[in-house]
Amino acid sequence: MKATAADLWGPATQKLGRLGTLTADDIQAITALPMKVREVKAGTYLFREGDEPSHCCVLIAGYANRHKLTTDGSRQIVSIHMRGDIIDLQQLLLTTADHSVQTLTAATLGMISIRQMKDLARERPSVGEAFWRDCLVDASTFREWVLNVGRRDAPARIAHLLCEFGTRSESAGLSRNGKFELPMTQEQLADATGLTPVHVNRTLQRLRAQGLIERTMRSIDVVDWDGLKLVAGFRGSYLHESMGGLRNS
Amino acid sequence: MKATAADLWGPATQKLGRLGTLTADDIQAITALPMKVREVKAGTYLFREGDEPSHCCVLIAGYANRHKLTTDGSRQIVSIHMRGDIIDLQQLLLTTADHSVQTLTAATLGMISIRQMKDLARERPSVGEAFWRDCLVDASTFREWVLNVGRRDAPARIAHLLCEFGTRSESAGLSRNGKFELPMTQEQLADATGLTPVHVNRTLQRLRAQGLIERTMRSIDVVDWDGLKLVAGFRGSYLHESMGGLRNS
DNA sequence: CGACAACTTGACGGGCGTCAACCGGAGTGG
DNA sequence: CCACTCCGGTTGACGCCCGTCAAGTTGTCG
Repeated sequence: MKATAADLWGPATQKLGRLGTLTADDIQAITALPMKVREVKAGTYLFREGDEPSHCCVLIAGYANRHKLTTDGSRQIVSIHMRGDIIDLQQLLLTTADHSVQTLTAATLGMISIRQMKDLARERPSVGEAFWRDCLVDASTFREWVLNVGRRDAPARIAHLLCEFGTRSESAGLSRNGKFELPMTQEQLADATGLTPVHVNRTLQRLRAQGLIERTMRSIDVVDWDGLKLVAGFRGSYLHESMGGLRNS
Repeated sequence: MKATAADLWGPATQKLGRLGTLTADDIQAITALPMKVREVKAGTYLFREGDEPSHCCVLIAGYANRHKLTTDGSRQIVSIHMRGDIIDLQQLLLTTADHSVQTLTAATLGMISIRQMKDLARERPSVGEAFWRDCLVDASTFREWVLNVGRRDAPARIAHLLCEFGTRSESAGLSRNGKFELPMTQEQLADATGLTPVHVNRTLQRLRAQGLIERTMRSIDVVDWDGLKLVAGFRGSYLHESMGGLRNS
């Protein structure tokens, strides 16, 4: 049985819907957009800093990250994405990409023409606002990441990353009782937290020794969710997930 | 002689115009929005994390910063704002503020009803897009800040902050031959770079000793702009200032 | 079973934080 | 006009968190 457009769009429209008020017609209009499905391997670049992409991607399955490089070549991951995320909605209005996007795992992507997304956003203001809002939540997350790498020590940084990832996995329906995939190497965790792989290794061990997490290769089992939040100083409001955090009318 | 609405809006509409295609009518419509002008002292909070502001602010004169706090009370500044910036456009779509905004200097603010801004954005798609685009440039800047605090050492972090500030001051017409105001204490510089005041002090001295900058109280004189950019690893493209970096149609 | 990537561990060093004292200018009040 | 205060800047001593380097070990996939 072949997946329908609605199936493929499901997680994404669900997420957009959570963020605001989309009518059935709006969702219908979104899923009607021509989409080319593409399967890619882990480590594939969707685009790189300096590119001018003509399509944006719905992440249908798998994980991806956005990152930037310093002039002397060290890498900083600035966000991690999972099923249902529309990556680089911002390219609707900014031509040149200021960062790169790369898959962390094998992934299924839905490629949609930026022009058509943009036309739709203009045609249906409520869809445009949903897109805009999605960008705003991204921006809020970047702010939290500035705080994370700027002002928290290594255990708190990693714990915070795990809390965010767990919370978002939960919302995306990718988590079961505190257990979720974390398909990142320790080197990638290091690039996401502004640390080194060696120190990430030691810090993860410490978190495990404290009875906060269990790690079985690429998946994380949060044993003590409250304890982890405490170490992280995690308050999830910056994710703007609940309706209470959103302006609806 | 009293300043007209167009005068007060000048720097802001200029900036929005740089970012896209606004017609004279659009600008007319923006400046026609009812605006309450307010003079405030340095250190005034425009709103705090958790607030649900009903107005957003055009910064007509002066400087401000956005910041977040960790649960144990340390502060991270996530952006700095100057004349012409519309602060917290994002509150058009996100009700609850996820950070605080505080003035760095005495400032003149134009307060505009969020509801009216939002109605205007819906009425005039090109205005809505200009607002959206402005938010996207903010987001791009946050990404660069994640990189800055995550992957650069102290001299590079501070140099980068200076490069960004200088570039934006220039665009806002606040700079004259490499010299611009930097109305921040060393403690605030520390909060913006994820360092401590003591280390900021030493690092500034080092940059001065290298002949890159001169500092006279609250203003910075960049002596060797290229040298500073080199230390910072600064490439300004993330600011999306030139039309080349923008999608126009 | 071999090759390669990812993870692990130890030793060592340095950049930056911490603590604490002191300086200097601006505002304030007597 | 000068003492007082306060805030911001400056300097030194010291220590720790985290980076660096390098050598294993484990896991994975042909």
